[in-house]
Amino acid sequence: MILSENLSIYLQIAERICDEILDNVYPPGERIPSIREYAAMVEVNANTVVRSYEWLQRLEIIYNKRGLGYFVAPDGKHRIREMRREQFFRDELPKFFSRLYTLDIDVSEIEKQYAEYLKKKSGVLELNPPTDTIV
Amino acid sequence: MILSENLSIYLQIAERICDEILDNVYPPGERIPSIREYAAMVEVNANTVVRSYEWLQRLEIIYNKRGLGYFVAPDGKHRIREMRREQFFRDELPKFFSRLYTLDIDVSEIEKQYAEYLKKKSGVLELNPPTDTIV
DNA sequence: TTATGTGTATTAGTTTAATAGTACACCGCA
DNA sequence: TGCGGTGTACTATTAAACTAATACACATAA
Repeated sequence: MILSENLSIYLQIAERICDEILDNVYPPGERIPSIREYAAMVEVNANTVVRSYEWLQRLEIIYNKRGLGYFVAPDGKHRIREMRREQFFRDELPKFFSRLYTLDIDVSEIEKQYAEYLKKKSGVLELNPPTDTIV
Repeated sequence: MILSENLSIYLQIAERICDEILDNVYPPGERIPSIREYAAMVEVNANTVVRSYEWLQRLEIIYNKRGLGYFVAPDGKHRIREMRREQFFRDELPKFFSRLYTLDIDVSEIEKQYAEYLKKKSGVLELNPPTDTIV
């Protein structure tokens, strides 16, 4: 049985950190929380966060300065976006199309609901503008 | 840390069986392979398939006849479709929209690619028509 | 220099899904 | 009746991820 890799905790944490980097919670070049800090934040063992950071370092999204901590790579945001874009078209979109087909859902319905989604989003954005447009 | 439930093997098998039921590999009212048979097919321990079948029985997609085996419920296909439809609009679509937004992908691009998807699909279907339209 | 906070490394323990193997009761059929 | 195929139940084991705790070298600042 070929089983789909289930997302382990350390990868879920890595995903979360990527989200935060995209949201400019941790801007490019700046330091992210220490392993122990982040472990406390997400209520997880430090060793688990170690794996998350090692993983993100391998992807060159963050890098390490000995004795100081981990920092967001200058092009970290770009790397994340490119990786996710690739993943989206390769993995997620085919699954999505398959769902549309077997459930017999019309694309116009999706289009319509996405318009509503954008509308709500813009409403929220007026109150909470993205931090990198404020700077 | 609130972790997303990763799909365990027995649930992946249940999903696979649902796919097969939708594809009329196991038509409504008919028998599905025995636990030991299916375990051998997917190369997995029998206990794992036991859990899959128990799960699908709880969802009233299959039912049991003592000493005989498991059978597809008369409205099994309908149940699967309804469940997946609900799951799609509740879980998958919001995630999909979020991806579209953060990756700045236009819906027209999706629409275009889906048209191609349907085109390929129809090509395949001419060679492999769905079994329930043959009957 | 010393103290404190970094990451790193190591060892041991816990948890849970999946595996392995066995035994048993029910059903249909010969 | 008995045989072979069902599901069911149970115990024990394995494997992998996560947890727990500790020790240590490096960097900064008091």
